[in-house]
Amino acid sequence: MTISGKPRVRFAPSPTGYLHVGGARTALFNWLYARREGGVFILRVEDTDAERNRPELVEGILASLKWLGLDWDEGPFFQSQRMEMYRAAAQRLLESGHGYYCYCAASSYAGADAAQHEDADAATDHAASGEVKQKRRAACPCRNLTAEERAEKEQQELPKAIRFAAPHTGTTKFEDAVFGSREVENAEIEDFVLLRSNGAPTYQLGVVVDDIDMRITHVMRGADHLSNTPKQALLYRALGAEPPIFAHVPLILGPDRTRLSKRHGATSVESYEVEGFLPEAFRNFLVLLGWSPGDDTEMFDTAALIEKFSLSGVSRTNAVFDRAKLEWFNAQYLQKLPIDALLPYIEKELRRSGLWKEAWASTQKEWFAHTVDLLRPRTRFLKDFSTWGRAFFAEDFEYEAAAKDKFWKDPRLGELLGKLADGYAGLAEWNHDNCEKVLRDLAAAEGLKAGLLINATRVAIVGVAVAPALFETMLALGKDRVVSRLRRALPELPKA
RNA sequence: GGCGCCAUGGUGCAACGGUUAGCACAUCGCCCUUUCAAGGCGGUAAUGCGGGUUCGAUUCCCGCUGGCGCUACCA
Repeated sequence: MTISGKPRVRFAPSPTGYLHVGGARTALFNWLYARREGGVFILRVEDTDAERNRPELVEGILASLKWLGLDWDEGPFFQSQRMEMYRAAAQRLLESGHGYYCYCAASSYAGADAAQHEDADAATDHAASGEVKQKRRAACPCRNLTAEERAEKEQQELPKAIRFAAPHTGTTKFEDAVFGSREVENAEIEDFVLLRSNGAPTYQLGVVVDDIDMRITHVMRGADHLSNTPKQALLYRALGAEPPIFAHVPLILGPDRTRLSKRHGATSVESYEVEGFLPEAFRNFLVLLGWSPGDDTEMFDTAALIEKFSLSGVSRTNAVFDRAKLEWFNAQYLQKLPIDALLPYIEKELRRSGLWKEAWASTQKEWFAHTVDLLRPRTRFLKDFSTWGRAFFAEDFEYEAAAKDKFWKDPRLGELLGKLADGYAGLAEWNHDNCEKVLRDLAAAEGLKAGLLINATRVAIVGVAVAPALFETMLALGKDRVVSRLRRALPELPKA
């Protein structure tokens, strides 16, 4: 194998949809491995099926990879632009006797049903007559065409595909860094198509030709490819190359343990970005699906991840995508990320919702950072800053119905908050202790519990029942806004 | 149907022949908090079943069951 040199790995998505979380996890593992080993991470777009391809989706996939911080060293390469290479390879296989022309209509032989029934019939027949069970897969009759028969087919100008002439005996071996050394009976391998009748390569051909050409040393991909790997190992050798090391990673399943799909909710990386997840959090969550550092650590920054990642930590068990834990990670990152790293995300969110003010990036930068810091312990999504935290960044906000019901019940509140507003209006120095004193003095003078005023005031100045500590909030809002908001709330408050 | 892979609480992972089976999420309770989170403390909760091997199995082997994957001129 590759005796020396750095490992070369690749991520090869197919542009039939957005970047799927499973694909993102595979890309992440490849990227981590390359970074860990000082190798090369290559991006290749597998778009050989014109029918399903949506070229316009490529940009979205690349954007999602970038969002996750996964940068590639080579590519993106497009298989659709390398068609000649696959045809030449198929031709070589044909000439070396590893391939043959198949004239069957695409729908006749190929149907899984046909092969299945043939097998099933053979099995029962043999069982009935007590013979050894026939293992060999149904083969295409075109493999054994006589020269005359072939000439006749050519004469009819039937569309023809090129199939692989799989060996009938022996076994095929390959190495998998996750599943171990694998060996299968060649009799189980069918004569799969290499080149379609339209001249385009199938996945099996394209992937092998490209991985050889790009000198890929480790093929890391979903375990759904495990069963087809023997075919590829055979192809490598037929093409005169040694198979690379494979590393199949377990699949990500939905809560019902079936393959993750739209039925389970969001499956595209992009939707999580839109929902307000931090890429750091999403990535941290993802890496723990099917991989473990070997101990109980689970919060990793990029450097730690790169340092700790290894194929030996990859599990063989499929993992269920647990949205609740993803959210927990997001809340953790929202709280623990260095404030300077967080600010750009908040800015983006506020711009998105139309609340952004340029001053927050210049003259009021300090205020902005402080306010974000004040809000973040209670946030779970980036969106929370523009929705739940709206009153900190905008003058127009609504009073949450539940908050009013809970804290604006006392009939004395209208008069009390009016007095409070006056008290604050007359405050010479606006600081935490003074704000607190004004409120507590009023409560004492009226013989009330301070809590009544605290909770009612909170709703009046930020519109919600859940918010940062009241006097911190007042400081962040400033005297003018607190006074005006208190007065603005008076008409809404119950009167004696 | 055939072939293959997998199997620790509800979920994600630890324990790679000897632990009172550990951590995290979720969940329940308490503390903190005149809101709510965060945080702290504690509780409930797992080795799928049956055979072996061994002084001793979560761990090794076999069978079963279950789940998943492949079996396309999709990738």
